[in-house]
Amino acid sequence: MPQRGLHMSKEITSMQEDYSQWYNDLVIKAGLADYSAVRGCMVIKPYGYAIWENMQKQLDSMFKETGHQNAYFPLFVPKSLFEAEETNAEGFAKECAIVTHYRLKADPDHKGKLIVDPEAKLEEELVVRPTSEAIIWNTYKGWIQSYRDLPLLINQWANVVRWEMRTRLFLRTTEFLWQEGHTAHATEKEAIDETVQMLNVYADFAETYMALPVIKGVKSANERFAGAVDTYCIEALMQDGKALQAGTSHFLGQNFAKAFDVKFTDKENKLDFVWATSWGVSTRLIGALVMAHSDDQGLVLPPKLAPIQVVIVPIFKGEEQKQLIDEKVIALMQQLKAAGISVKYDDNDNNRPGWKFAEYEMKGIPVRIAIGARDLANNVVEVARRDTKEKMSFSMDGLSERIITLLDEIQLAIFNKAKNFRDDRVTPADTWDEFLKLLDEKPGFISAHWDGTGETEDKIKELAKATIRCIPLNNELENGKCIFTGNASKQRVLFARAY
RNA sequence: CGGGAUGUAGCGCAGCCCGGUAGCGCACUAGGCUGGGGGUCUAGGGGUCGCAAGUUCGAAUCUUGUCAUCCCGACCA
Repeated sequence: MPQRGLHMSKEITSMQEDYSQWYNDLVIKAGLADYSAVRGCMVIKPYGYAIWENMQKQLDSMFKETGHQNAYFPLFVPKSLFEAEETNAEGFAKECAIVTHYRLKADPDHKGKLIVDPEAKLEEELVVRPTSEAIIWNTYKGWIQSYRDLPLLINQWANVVRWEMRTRLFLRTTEFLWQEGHTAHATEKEAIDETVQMLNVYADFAETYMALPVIKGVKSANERFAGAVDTYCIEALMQDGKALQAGTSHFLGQNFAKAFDVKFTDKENKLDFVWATSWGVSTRLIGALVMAHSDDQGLVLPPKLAPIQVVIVPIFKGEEQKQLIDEKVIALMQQLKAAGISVKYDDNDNNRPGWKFAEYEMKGIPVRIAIGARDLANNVVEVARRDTKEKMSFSMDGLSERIITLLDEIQLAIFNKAKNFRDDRVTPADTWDEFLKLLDEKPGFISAHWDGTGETEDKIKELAKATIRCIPLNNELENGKCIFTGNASKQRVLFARAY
């Protein structure tokens, strides 16, 4: 049962007052998700799911354009398969849900209650997948014999379960939705190219569609995916200055091929293990979307992902006026739909215009059009954009062209705003004191030298609660001294406090 | 798993200390006046007070247990 919610007010906690509460309020009030009866698990409501569907649609087409096909693998992984790749297994072991039984029976001591039937114990436990490398590589073994079978480029849309101690709507839930790509290649270079290619797909998606500027980089050993040789990532900055990992692409080397004995015969008839990648993004991106752009009035959605791009609100007195407006709106809607714009006409008479204005601001609909008798007389509509709250008057003639332009402008404006914010918060630090001060006073990415050891990284994490988000791909080499130990360093890395 | 809090109408809460007819706001239903930034009036409907035991003539209220959720921390996409 949700606690600590808002009073009956239709407002949300302000960002400044309590960022974390602002986020929770927003997700609930905008109708993206609900808490559920299951600890750590949420219900994704239709409006939130519609955003996910738009993300899926776009990503899926990008995956297909780069040669991937969709497939589906089982939710359960036999424990013996799960433990095959040791690093991967160890990394996920402490957050796995396990199926041990397959049957319930009536509780002899409590009428109407059920207990686990001790006689229905599984011989081998099943792990509910926290990620699917194990089951997929076990399957790939049967699919790959020759270099002619490669590359194998597969993606799956799925749910996974990670038993997190502490959860947050969209950002970290026990069960979450994602896609995971799993590819097999004949050469190391090809696999690395694939890893980078998919990182670029993610970065392009984040920036072009989510209007979310990201930094592409490589993870330090500490932060690397369990079982990977290298983890590439895109890192974004939220409005509270905390970083959020928005997607990862892993170069897995031959680790999984070796663990599952996946070999192929090359052109010279020599046997070798295949090279692997995996990459994924999750419903966490919805959390990123919310935290990156929204404000105290509600969501701000980028037009390219908004389930509804334009909402039309009629303003009328009496049925006669309403009918005149209806007629005009139907024609305008046809025009807008023909131009590929998703549009909703809210002529629900239960709520008044003011209520609707506030409601659609909460929902982050990019453009609102209001039409009243006054507008009809002048052949115009009132157009309000969500991101700036600016109101304009557009002629009804050629409306769709102007709306298309406006949606593009909004998309760009949201991106630029986020980018300016992010750029302003990538700050260099050269001393430990400066580093600590920046974390508190100007949270964001801190660019600093690091001696390259995991021990140092651990200590910094312990003392400053900041981690290395990534070593940016476009980094310039520069001699310096580690912010913490003073040891030699060849480049700066990005630190931040993160979600 | 440690710390803190909360479960009472669809939602948000009061009532509990000091046991005695279950309340308020919003939402909902019907109708009216309204309508360019969360309107208003009238009349209504809706509850095994998380669950289970106990104390008592009597429990939302006291006791014990239990389940669940939220927040903070450690862990993590």
